[in-house]
Amino acid sequence: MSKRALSISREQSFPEWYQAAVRDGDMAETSPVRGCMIIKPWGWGVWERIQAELDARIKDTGHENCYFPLFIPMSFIAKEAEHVEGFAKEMAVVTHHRLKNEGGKLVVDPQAKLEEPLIVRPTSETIIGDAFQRWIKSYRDLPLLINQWANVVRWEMRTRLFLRTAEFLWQEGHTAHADRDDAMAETLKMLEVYRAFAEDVLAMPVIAGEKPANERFPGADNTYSIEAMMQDGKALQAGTSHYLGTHFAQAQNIQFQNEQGQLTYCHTTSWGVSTRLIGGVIMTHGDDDGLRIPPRIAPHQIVIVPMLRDKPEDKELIDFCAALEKDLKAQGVRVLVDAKPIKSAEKRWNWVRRGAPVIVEIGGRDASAGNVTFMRRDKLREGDKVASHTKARADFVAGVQQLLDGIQAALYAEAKARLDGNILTGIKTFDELAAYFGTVENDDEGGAFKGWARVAWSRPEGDKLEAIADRLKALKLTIRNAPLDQTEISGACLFTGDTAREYVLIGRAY
RNA sequence: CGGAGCGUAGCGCAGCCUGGUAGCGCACUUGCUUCGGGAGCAAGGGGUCGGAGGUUCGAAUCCUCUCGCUCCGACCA
Repeated sequence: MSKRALSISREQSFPEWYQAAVRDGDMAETSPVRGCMIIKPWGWGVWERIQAELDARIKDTGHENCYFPLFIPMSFIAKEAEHVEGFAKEMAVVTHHRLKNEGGKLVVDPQAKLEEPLIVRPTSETIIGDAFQRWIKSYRDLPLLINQWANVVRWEMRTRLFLRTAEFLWQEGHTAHADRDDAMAETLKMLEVYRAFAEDVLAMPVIAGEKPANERFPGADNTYSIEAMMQDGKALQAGTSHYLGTHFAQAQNIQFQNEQGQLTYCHTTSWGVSTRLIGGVIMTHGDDDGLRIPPRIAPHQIVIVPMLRDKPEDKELIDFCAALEKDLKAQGVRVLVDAKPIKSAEKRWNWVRRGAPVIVEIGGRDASAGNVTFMRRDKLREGDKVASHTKARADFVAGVQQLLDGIQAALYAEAKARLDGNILTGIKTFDELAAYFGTVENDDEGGAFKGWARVAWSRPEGDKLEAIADRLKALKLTIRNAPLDQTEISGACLFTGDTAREYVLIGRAY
């Protein structure tokens, strides 16, 4: 058995493996503030790549970036009834604006109480809606397409790095439209942007679909999501897009005069993805040697480790590496030469854990022969041995883009096979569903990988749906979404026995 | 907020039952050796044993309270 770069395997305990992967991969750590995280340079670099790639796509679809305040007057949140109810339990509230020194102790100055408490934004529908209400007067102002990159706070009970933190970073798009069709088209367009982004950039295959009524965003008419399958078979909601109808428009008086001069409520949408995506990337691609970052979001796509020996020959090595770095950069590749005075073997394994897509190791013989020795992080081992490849320098440089594309594609293919191969179809009754998923007492104790089930249902709402959700909850299951991509359906609803209307995906979730 | 478990060096842990004021592995520092690869030897540095009280001549160890973390549940991107 060869040694693995992480001290715990996915098999042993997936949650513990996740924590080790995040920590040893230098992505993030917990902070002195409960539930918040410190994102370290390597993790931040990944987020910057995600931002850059997604921001370009958001702008390509006609949206403009802007920035709204972190603080929202409490009365704003109260305007949309469902919205308040959905978020009330997890809001951070600012009530004072001054401290004072009392007998050497710093205390909140009761004199400095705010007239109206401020909420630290959990999302920005209300404060952006307030601006929309002033900005929109005419049908000529529509559609209004806005996006912002921001941090938000939701005071969560239980937190996990990247997956659920009290403060997280995201982008939130907010748009206003003249009618339902236009707003719905926007909602679905952005869902598609997310799907393509997740698959093309994160190499994370997802299923785009509509959330059942009980999983809707507070205040939305329709909520859509992209759902990704993690390596433990659980679903991760990786992005959401909401059609908000006229709920917020009515609550906040977002109206325009149409071509006939009539005052009309706007139809609004909102959509977002967060730093949770990074957790998704980790749980999609990570292995027992740590992270495997897809080349398109890797801060350094290629890390060059010179095998320094603290001798005069080192200079030749460093020169060779610098020249290689220059050539690779000319190919548009993000390269780092790691010449830190640390043992080469140590550096190699650090980059393995961080998941740099390609790790190049240059020794004296490589330098004089003009060769490049490298490892692909996606296919690190062959059997028990680390798979090291050697190429002539010129060939390596010429083929580098192809190499990176190949890694990106291989990571996607691996995850795609897992997703496609683990959606069970053909389940017709609730008993079969229960038998398949079983009552796993303890998910983390090697609960067998189950993936998801695709079942037919009649799309009930209200009490009927609540009852179904409760039955599923007993099995720790939730309805993830109804895929947009529906095949022809026949037969009966698994839950009600009524005529089925569509397929939904069911699984355990993060 | 309920249930379970855990807080001892950066990480992983032992010691606790049967009190006598800390230890192991990895990591870190220095030196020598080694050198196509997760090296060896030697010498070092680092801990108010989560915190506060209490019992005791003496507490990591026993008692009480408290804070935090992890997992499960409720909630959620």
